[in-house]
Amino acid sequence: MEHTRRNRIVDLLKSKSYGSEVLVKGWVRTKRGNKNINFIALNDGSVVHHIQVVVEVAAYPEDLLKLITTGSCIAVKGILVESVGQEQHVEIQAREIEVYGTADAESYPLQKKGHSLEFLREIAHLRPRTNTFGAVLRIRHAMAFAIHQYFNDQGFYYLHAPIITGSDAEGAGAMFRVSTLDDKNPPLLPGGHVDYSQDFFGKETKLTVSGQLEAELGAMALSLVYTFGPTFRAENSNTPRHLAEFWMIEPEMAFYDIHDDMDLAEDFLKYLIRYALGHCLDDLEFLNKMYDNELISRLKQVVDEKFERLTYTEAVEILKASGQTWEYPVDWGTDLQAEHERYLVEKHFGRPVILTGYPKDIKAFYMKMNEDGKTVRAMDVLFPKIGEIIGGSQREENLEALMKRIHEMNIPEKDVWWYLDTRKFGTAPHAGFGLGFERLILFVTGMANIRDVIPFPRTPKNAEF
RNA sequence: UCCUCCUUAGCUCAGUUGGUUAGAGCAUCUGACUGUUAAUCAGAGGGUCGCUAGUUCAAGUCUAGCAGGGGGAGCCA
Repeated sequence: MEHTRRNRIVDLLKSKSYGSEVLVKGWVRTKRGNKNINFIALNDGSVVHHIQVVVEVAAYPEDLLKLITTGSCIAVKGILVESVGQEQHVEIQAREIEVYGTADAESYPLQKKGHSLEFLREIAHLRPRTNTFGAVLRIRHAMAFAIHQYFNDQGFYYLHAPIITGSDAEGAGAMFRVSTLDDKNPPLLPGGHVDYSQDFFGKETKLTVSGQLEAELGAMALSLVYTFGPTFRAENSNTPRHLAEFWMIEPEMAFYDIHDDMDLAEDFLKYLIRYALGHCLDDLEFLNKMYDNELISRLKQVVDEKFERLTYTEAVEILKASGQTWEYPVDWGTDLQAEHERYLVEKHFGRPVILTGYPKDIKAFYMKMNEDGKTVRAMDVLFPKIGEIIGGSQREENLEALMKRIHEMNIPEKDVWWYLDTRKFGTAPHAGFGLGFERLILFVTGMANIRDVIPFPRTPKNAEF
């Protein structure tokens, strides 16, 4: 086949250039027909829909057509024509067919019938070829792009926080060690502990659990920054909402207080969901039909409604007055459980909720204390079905107040001297938040398990592919 | 990590109070069919019942351990 530019199927399905010659390349989903005519459903990943290729059997060698099975990869040159069938507007009358790669029908695991998501996780190397994962991966891309678009439009700068870190200052969870020492015979200190001064970085290093502290350093110079990168937590979490390797977006804004922080979080989430509705409707309609009939209406509702804002203290009062029986009792000073958050979002308010003013003892050291001396300027955005999708706060910018919290919480000063320097030199009020990227994708796609919204999930006991 | 459920053909699942050769749909293969829409119709092949022990005359079925997976919870994003 001569070298010609490939037409994307997404473009051809919208085209009205009947009679023109086109070239498509993609993977066969089904082939059906009789001894005179064959129909091939071809997909190239550019859109959830397939294009129908019509083949006059007599015009091709039998051996060639035999190779075209579900999963095989082919190139087709032909004429774009108006379809006489009911299910599609256009189709391609094949003139020339080349088989790039066969797929043995006996052993190719994907069939034209649907598969369970659990089975597809076991063949994650092939699942991008399904309608479901095509849709999820296109939406995931669109959301990543929209995040950069939003922040760029708002005057933020993309700051690349390090992935390898020498400090565990945020205490966000167990960490993975990064080392080049000989694992069979590491250098030891007299006490028997491993001597990390001989390791690659001259100290013990880990994979990051958060880019926030580095983002704060950036905000103290560029005013508005955000990070967007992989994050690693070595927690033994086995739930449909946790990954050991996930992606997180962490904006950090100088001169923002907690209210500015909430305004940004709400506007940001609504922008992203609006973007999905505007750019990914084909994929959303597919997911709405196959997995979650309320997906699109729920997305539209979130875009249209104002998020409910209230304090932790008010939330505790509502929960206590609810008359519900809880597995975990509601008591001022303890963290809210999943059942409490779900009640507020799904039953009491029926819309996204932003909670603020949490007790200081259940939140991180860097959060700014309120005047009451008991609560901090934290904010959590709670979404239906997902729970906490965003966690953020106004940061403590006063050096003495921050030092007091660091001592109270036994954080080694030598690990965070650089962080403290920002409060020593030209400190400024500032705030920020973290958005779990996969949790956003869960909400936007309506998928139920976080392992199905990332190409190759890493979870306890699973690092295949 | 805790609680709970599950593991039978390539996939999704039946399988009765323990009892001969373990079934179905789809997929695959063969054939039929002049435009199909997850095509249809006919036929065929396909199983170490997750693994290991145990109870029993007899285990897919009962018991225990292990492995893998789902759901809920905790940790969190």
